[in-house]
Formats: sequence, structure tokens, C-alpha cells
Amino acid sequence: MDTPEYPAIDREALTRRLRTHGVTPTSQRLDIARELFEKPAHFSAEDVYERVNGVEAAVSKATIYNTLGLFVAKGLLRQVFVEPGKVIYDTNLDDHDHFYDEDSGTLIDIGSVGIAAAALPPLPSGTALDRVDVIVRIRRSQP
Amino acid sequence: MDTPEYPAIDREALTRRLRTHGVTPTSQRLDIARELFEKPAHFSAEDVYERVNGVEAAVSKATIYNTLGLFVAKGLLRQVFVEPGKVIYDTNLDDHDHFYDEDSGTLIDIGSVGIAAAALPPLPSGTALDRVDVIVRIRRSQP
DNA sequence: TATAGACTTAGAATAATTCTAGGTCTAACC
DNA sequence: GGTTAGACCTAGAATTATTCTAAGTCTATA
Ligand SMILES: [Mn+2]
Ligand SMILES: [Mn+2]
Ligand SMILES: [Zn+2]
Ligand SMILES: [Zn+2]
Repeated sequence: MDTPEYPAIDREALTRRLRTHGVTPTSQRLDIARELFEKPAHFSAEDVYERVNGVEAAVSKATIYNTLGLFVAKGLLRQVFVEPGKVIYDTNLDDHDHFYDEDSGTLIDIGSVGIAAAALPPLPSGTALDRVDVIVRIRRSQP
Repeated sequence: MDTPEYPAIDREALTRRLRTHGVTPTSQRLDIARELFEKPAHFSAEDVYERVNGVEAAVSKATIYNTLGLFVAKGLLRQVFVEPGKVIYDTNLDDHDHFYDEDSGTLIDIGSVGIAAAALPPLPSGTALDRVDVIVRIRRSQP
């Protein structure tokens, strides 16, 4: 018998995870999901492209973007905007905020700073709260 | 005598404002500042380009970007990141946060939600707090 | 008035992302 | 088992926002 590329249990768990969220598990989507969901982490689209396509490119950039967008739409992933022209995909779906190191570009999970809806001014009429993004920007301090 | 393009007092006040912040007041910078600082507001670079260059283009796109960048560096302006690939320049320098209407793309000033430094986890060593950005994302609610 | 350095500019270049249009795969049905 | 509609994937072109380049212009100071 062949040694599978990676344990069947993983692939099956991933398959279930995608199906649970209404995503048809294609082979490309599983390849991408395998890199993403190994452990909670932050990725750029380029990161994902490089990790999925180790030596030979197997999954196209268009599919990387399509899949990341689909995963976001289906609630498997969230986006964080810290810099113009650079989206970070976050596999940590718990309610949490971030430190952003402006010198190194590193994003670090912190617990939710927890802004109570009551602390906010009334929302414009006809609108509802989607979510609150808190980015704590930090810099190297002078030594 | 000629009617000046706009009152001399304004131009002088703007000139002082730029000088105070260490910015040499060139004619292009004053044209840009006049649009920006008329009243507190949010602008994209394209907005500024269009407002400064009414009928005939007088200030280049490179200068718009150079100047906006300089104004940010000198503390005359701050940037807000709400969407990838789109920087918003904010002339309101008071400590404040924003509603961002994801349907219309509108940014609305709100008072500072005021996150106490004590509410945050300890910063990574060697780093200092720069600032905390809070974006309250809202959407049209179902009618 | 001369001049160094600061400033401005058109247009090219870059980077991230999206679009296009045609080929491939697959689930459902015969 | 064979068909097929629709979903999916892809290379490469296109788009968008922004930055860079290189050369000309302005201006403060001597
Ligand atoms: Mn979920
Ligand atoms: Mn100021
Ligand atoms: Zn995170
Ligand atoms: Zn504002």
C-alpha cells in the first residue's frame, strides 16, 4: 500500500471542517486548508501561495485568492487590515485583538480588549454593528 | 486691484500652520492644505487630487502623494486603514475613533472609545505603544 | 546674482489583487 | 458505464493604488 501524503485522519477532519461551513472540499482547497489550519496563525496571500506550492507550483495564485476569499465569506477565516495594500488572513476565530509591530510588520494575538456596545455612541439609524477591530500599534522603543 | 483667489488671511494662516509643523509652504502644498484644512474631513488621495485640480490639472499626482506623506510625517494629518489598498487621510487630529460603514465606504468620526493602557497585556519588551486604532464596522441592518 | 538643495513632475515601475475566458473535474442522472 | 451541467481551476491580462526615477524648476541664502 502507498504511504499517503499526510494522515487520512487529518484530511478527513479538514474535509468535515470545510463541509460544515458549506465549502465543497476540492483537492486545492484541502491543500490550502492543510497549511492554514495546522495551527492558529496569520498569513498573507503570498505566504499561503508559497507554503502550498513547495517545490513545484501546483495551485495557482487565482485559486489561492479565490479560496481565501471563499473561506472568509464562509467564516473559516478572518481578515485583518493593518497596512494599505496588504491583507492578513487570520485563522484564529476567537474574539481577539492584535498588537501590530510597525517596525517588523509582525501581528500578535492579544485577548479581546472588549469594548462594550454600551461604550459606543448610538449607531447611525438603519445600521447594525458588524464588529469592532482594535489594532494596538507598537514600535521599537529607544534603548 | 485683483480679487485674490481666496482671502489673504486664509493663505497666511495656512502658511503659519505649515511652518509650525516644519513644512516649507510651497504653492502646491498650500493648494493642497487649503482643500484639506477647510474643515475636518476624511479624504482619499484621489479626492485630494480632484479637489485641488478643479478644471485644469495643476498639481501632479506624485506631489499629492508626496505632500500627503509629508503632512502625515509632520503630524498635520493622520492615516486610517479600513480596506486593503485604500488609505484615508484624516484632518481630525483629536484622539478619536471611527464608524466604518462597510456598505457605503463612509467613515464617521466618533469620540475616543478610550482603551486604557492598563487594559492591555504587557507590550513585548523593547517596544513602546504608538497608538490604538479602533474601527467600529457597521452594516445596513435588514429592514 | 549665483547656486546648492529642495521641490515638482511625467511617466515608468511595482505590488497586490481581480478579471477573463477557456479548459477540467465531478456529482447527478440516464 | 456514459453524459452533462455546473462548479472549479488556471494562465495571463488587466486594474488600482502607490512609489520610483530622472530630469527640470524654484527658492533661500550667501
Ligand atoms: Mn466556524
Ligand atoms: Mn499639530
Ligand atoms: Zn489574530
Ligand atoms: Zn476621523
